[in-house]
Amino acid sequence: MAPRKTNPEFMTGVPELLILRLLSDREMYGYELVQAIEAATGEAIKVGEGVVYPILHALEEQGCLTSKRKPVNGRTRVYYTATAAGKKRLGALVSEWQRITDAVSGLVKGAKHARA
Amino acid sequence: MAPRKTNPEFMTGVPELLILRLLSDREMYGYELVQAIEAATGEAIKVGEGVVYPILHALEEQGCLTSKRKPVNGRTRVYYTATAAGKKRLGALVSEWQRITDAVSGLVKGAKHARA
DNA sequence: GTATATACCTTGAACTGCAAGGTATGGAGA
DNA sequence: TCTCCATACCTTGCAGTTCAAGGTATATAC
Repeated sequence: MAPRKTNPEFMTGVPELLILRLLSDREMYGYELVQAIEAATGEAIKVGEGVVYPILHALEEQGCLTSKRKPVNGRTRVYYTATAAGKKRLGALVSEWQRITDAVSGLVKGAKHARA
Repeated sequence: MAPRKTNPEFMTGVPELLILRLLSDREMYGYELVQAIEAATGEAIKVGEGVVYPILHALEEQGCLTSKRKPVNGRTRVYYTATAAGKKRLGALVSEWQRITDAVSGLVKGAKHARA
């Protein structure tokens, strides 16, 4: 039925939130994040590299992340960590996430509405 | 900071979900839905008419809604109701919603990840 | 008679995630 | 050796969604 399907339901902003959350705990590199998100959500959420790398670059440019290049086994890894600004942004995103999900869940479970 | 801001965080698919939810209980018209969503979510979520009308037309075309025109005080209202297909689609969206929100909330509250 | 609320609708811009493809190294297997 | 796969970085084009703004029209209030 659905002719194609990009921008899947309910995913806008979620990758950015998850990336900031993970990088607040410890430094990670892009390829690692792709697998960490899949693992940490129990396969529920999967994002490709085409999603992760642009977000990393944008967040770094905004000062939310810092990067550090490390050569490992001949390959180069770029490790990212959340800055203070990044953690502040994470807090704002979490608040917004709570606000939206509370509102939607309340209505879905059927409660207060229909009060003519 | 944020240069503009369309497609705000975490809103993709939410209007469609809320509309199907409300129209599963009782028939409503577009303008009414705009206000009902605002009221039912305690002002947390507001959608404009430019969001609601296109969704109503698309859902009707897909057979998820049926419409009925009623003249009221000289104005014409178009009432929509969810069909069986619409309720089925609502069920699918709710499942997806649970899947995503459970995964994100689990990670945000900090639990299983970081298990090196 | 002018403004506001109701009620429908469309258009253009902006943003986002996704698939697909492109480069390059190291190790495993035939 | 030669090929394939996993690692690791990156970019581009498409598609889909929300939003602000504007456009039409009627009834009511001032």
